[in-house]
Amino acid sequence: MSPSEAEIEILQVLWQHGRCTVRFIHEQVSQRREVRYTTTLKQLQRMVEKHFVQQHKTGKSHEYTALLPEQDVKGSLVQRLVNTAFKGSTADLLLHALGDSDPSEDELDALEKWLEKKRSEK
Amino acid sequence: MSPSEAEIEILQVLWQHGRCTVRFIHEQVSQRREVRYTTTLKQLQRMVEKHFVQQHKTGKSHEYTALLPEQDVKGSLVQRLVNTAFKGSTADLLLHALGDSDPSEDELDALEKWLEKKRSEK
DNA sequence: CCCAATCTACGACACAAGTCGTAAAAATAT
DNA sequence: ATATTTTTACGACTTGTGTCGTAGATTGGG
Repeated sequence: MSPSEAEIEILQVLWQHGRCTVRFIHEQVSQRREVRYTTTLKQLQRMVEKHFVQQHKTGKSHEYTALLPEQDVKGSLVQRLVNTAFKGSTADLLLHALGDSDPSEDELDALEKWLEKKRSEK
Repeated sequence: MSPSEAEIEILQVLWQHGRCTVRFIHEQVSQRREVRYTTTLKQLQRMVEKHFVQQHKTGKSHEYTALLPEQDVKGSLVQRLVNTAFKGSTADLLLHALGDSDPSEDELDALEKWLEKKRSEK
């Protein structure tokens, strides 16, 4: 019920760009790894059956949009990881994630902003 | 090359308790979900082939120990999730992980401290 | 209009993951 | 020592994932 790794790659493109053709999605995915056009297409078709995406039959080549909400999917992915590998402790995940990361200026800003928000809620 | 979800469950037990019998591991796993004894056993046997665990043939029932280092495995799990679902941004993952959690004062402090440290490194 | 390029549909395959049953071997209890 | 329980080994099956090839439909340029 939760999208696979390859499916997430595709959803990423859809979340970022909205309605896309197979061709476009495939080009995006191809930048990450080598894969045939029909593989991407097949993936999309299976995702239609699972109601992960919606197919729009335009006159020419079909287009697709995501049906799964980005936040929910990412949230449950994180939740899943936390549960299976970190005994449910988000803090535990934190330590691991932070350990070997080299965050950008922007990322630091985002985290700081989040921190202030949480602080002010207390 | 990277352990599956069921395998990680088993590794968790091994990491936490050290050398264990199949019976013990199975009891631990059973607390999380329903599964037959032989399933756990089979899982262990396959993990021996993959060199994920080591089998100790004691006089009576066999015992197993983990060969994969906990830190490495958890690290690469996080890395993988970050890469496929968060465009490589660890901070992004954090925001999601923290998003719907209600962090404690301590967690906020830890995060703040980490932030300052990273800032000063720049 | 026709041919070439593109796109879709569909079937097929390989492999991993997860599961379980059965049978044989080993240990334990009576 | 024999019967019962436990443990092991092994094979088998199901489902999901990822992959691709081929064939037929569609489209657009000449």
